[in-house]
Amino acid sequence: MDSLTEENYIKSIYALSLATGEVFVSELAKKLNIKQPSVNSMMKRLATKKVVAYAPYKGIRLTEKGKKEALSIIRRHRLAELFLVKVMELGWEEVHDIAEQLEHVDSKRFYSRMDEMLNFPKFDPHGEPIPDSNGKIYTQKRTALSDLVEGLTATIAAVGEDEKSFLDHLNAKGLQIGDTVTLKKRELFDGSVTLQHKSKKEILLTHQVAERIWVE
Amino acid sequence: MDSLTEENYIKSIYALSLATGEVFVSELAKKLNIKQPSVNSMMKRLATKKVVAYAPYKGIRLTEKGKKEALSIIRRHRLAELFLVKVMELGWEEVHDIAEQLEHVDSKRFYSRMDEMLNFPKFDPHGEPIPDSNGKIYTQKRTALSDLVEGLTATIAAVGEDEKSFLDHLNAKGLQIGDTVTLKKRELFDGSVTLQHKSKKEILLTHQVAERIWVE
DNA sequence: TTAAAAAGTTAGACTATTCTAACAAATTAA
DNA sequence: TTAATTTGTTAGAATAGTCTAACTTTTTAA
Repeated sequence: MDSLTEENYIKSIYALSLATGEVFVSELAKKLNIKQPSVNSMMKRLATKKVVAYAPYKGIRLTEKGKKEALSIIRRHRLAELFLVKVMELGWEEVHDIAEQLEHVDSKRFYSRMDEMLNFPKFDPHGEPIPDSNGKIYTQKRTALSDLVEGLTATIAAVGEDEKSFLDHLNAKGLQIGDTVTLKKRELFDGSVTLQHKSKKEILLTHQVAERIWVE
Repeated sequence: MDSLTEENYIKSIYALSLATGEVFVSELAKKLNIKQPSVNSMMKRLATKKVVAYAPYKGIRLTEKGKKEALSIIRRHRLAELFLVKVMELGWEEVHDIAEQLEHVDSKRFYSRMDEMLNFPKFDPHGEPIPDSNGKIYTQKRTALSDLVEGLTATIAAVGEDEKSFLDHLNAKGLQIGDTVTLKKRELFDGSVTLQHKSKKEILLTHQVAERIWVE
């Protein structure tokens, strides 16, 4: 069994390694808000536990065992987020911090009940895939709001960003998951889009924001 | 803020002190499965934090601050248990261990939503009162199954025992919260009772068991 | 291609939590 | 009321996780 701290390291290593496969001590230290020597000694520990492959001055890689554990933690996090939004009706911008704690709860039953209650979901409220209990991930094609054809109407399905400031921004604009919007106009100049919202209001989003919103 | 460990100490001190008001190092050590010197040094720590009043060779008492914290933890635990049973439909015998973990989640919103969803309950599935967010406890008169008049029918409302072995025992007997039973016979000799269960089966319970089941 | 910058490592220290061994105080029982 | 038992305390050590200070390697850039 891993400690809560170890789980957080594993999760971060997985997240950082998605792109490159290898993670550096400095990256991990920054992500976890921890100094490099602390990361260094934790890597030695995780290496003896066969969770990471680690050679001095080389990068950090999760072993198969480590990946499995990472996927299990991510599954718990994303199930928890979806549960908090769908069942407990909390705002999508406030569930991240709670899920961060719930993901460490040690109880298969707790998570399998969530899974059942949510009807075995494949994606969390941010549009991220939820690994199944074997660690398998289903991927899908997602359309960003910034790619929607002018004049078309779509439903906001998820957002691709966990940052509170981003979620607060959407809230302030009056956008919610499930809202139906029509793309009135896309500016060629800067890629910003004007939406017609169900509330009758027109909403202007920059490209930077629109590309992080997924629609169906 | 208290650490998870400190919260567990505070909760146990509160539980043990309910009867006598004072708790001894040895009791606490046994309850927490920890050696006496460890308890001793934690008491010193909690004393500097003004959570307990502690004088060497005297007992341990929670301060007002400590009581407040204990009630807050107990509230979270009991809300979580009720939530797990009522909303997530987990068995009453399996929720204790999960609630033990959920009680440490730091999020007012999480608990206030549970409270709302459960319609501001006053008692948990074991019949224990749930303190409100100010730490206030509502008490009620409870009738034990062992005190029910022969021939009367009642509904199982709660049980006064958290032990897994006890809850497993009831499960094995086929008894669930909400079941309606009729007291057919009480043996004067040993106080054991024979019940007529809705399932048509007759169930025999010892006095020791029947006095820990509350009915309405 | 060498010198500055960035990244990584070691050594040593600190806090939280726990333990064992040894001793001290309080309680109980003969 | 003293001796045995129970309870409580101190001292010292261990582990997990983190830090700062002081290097060492690698990388980057002049």
